[in-house]
Amino acid sequence: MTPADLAAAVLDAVRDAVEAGELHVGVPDDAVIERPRNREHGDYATNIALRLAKAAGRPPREVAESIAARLRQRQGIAAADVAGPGFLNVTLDSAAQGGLVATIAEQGADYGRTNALAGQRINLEFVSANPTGELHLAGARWAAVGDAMARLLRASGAEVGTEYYFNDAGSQVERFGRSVYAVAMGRPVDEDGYRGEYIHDIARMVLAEHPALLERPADEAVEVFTRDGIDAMFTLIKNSLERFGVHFDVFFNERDLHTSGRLEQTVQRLRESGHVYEGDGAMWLRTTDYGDDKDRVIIRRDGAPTYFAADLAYYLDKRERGFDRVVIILGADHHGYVGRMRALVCCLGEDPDVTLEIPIGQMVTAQGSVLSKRAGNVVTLDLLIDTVGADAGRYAMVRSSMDSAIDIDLDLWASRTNDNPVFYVQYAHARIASLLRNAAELGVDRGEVGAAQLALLDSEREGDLLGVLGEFPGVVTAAAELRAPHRVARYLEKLAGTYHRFYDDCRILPRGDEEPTPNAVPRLWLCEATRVVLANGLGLLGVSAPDRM
RNA sequence: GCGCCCGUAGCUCAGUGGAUAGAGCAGCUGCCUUCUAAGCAGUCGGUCGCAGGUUCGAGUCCUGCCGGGCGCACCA
Repeated sequence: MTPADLAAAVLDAVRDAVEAGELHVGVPDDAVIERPRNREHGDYATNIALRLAKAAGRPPREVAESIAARLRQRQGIAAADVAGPGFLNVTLDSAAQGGLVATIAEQGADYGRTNALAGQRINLEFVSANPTGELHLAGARWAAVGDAMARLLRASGAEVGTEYYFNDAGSQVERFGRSVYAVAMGRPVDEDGYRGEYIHDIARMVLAEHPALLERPADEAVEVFTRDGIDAMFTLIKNSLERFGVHFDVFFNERDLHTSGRLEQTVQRLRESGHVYEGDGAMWLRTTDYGDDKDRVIIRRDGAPTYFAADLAYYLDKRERGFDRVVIILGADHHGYVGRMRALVCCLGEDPDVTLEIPIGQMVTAQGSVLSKRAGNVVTLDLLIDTVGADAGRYAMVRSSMDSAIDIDLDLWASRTNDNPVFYVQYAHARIASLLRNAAELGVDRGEVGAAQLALLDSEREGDLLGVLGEFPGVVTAAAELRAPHRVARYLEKLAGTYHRFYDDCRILPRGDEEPTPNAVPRLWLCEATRVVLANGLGLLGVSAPDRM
């Protein structure tokens, strides 16, 4: 019996009580089922009576008793007791508890998948770093978090499109082109230009394609250095993301918004909205109508659209491609964008509470700085991968809440010790895989899960492990709904710890010449179920689940 | 000045209004002739920044204050 099954049973009990006239309340949509910290409080606890008491107009303990009486008659439930102010503590019988192992073994890679977000079409944009430089730590964090979030949303039944907005128009790009040109000519880069070793690489790459480029007039050469330089930069960025295991469904070019007429259409639509006015030679949008702290320029005095105009056109493009929710992961250094974007969306006549969502992530440093003493430069995604590997890099980025600023300890994440959380979790998986190999060598065949005596899994440590395994689908759903992938990482650490304690306490395979105990087969299935959940969870984070370490 | 985020054990951080606030690390004491010791057990450690408020119940929600981070362009 899974917690979800129990929740359904609790709601059935409420429904019965209502129909019998014992309770006068509406039957709620869901019941919160918790694993109590104190195991004397049973296998599971629910606060449903506390939540219904006020509406029922009766003391919580009486409400709880009504529900408990019906729960006790259900198969699989060994006890249902009212405790404290009105908690309902439930103990499962060991067969129902062990049955979870069969559920997990049968569902395999599907265990943890739900339809909690079924029907939602979500566009998820992340990273979207300018193509004027390499991806650094912030890009790494949003790549890891965004990719994990996409996997979580999909596992919860949503239809998800991931996108990287490639900002290949505007003044920063021109500045980049001039910088590459200056480097190629052996001249100093402008005060406001881009520096760094990668600019030299880009210059070499462009020159390799156009050997005679430096003999052309400066403005022609700059144009080529800009266009081809941006393309080369983008190739480097994509390669880095590939090494990190992050894939995007769409790389969207800002330039296309300009050339396709989408931008003009958007401006026209804004004009018709009645929120537009002229001032100082520019075209403004009255975003203060919707709570922005100042109005925003849409078309600059020189006739060029601002990036707001492009962002809005991009938003509309996503909506017209059928996405009913536009999610954009941004770093805290861009959080000022949120209020503006919401106001812009309002000006289009849409409700940002429904169609727009902008999770803000806090800053990330390594060794206390965004600079690397080793490289004498910003810490790039490539440096992170070279130093700690893609698995540890992704895990480090995704194990903390987005709301927390984090500092990556490169020595810790590169270490192969139990201080390193990703090794702790991966080790549990490898340990199980090794155990299952040994079982096969010893000729201990665990057979079909349906034939295993799973009710034998009734010791304390086995119960603890079953309880944690049962939490997984709820953790995935909560992580998806709350846009909080770190919950999966924390859960995996808890699961790994619970498994190691079980392993330490419960002998599984026979030693020496002994015969296998009756516990061997059910315990092997419990190990396999744990392995499946570890693999599924690591998969949601884009981290590998090794069979050997 | 205004806005967003953070403040929980010595350190790094979990904690979707519920029962006695948790984990890892660091410290101390133990466990390998036996399935991976990259592991486990025990112990030490807290006015959940401060002060009010809402609630049967607040680390969690509201208000104010203190401290830190990040923003507040006709750059993106």
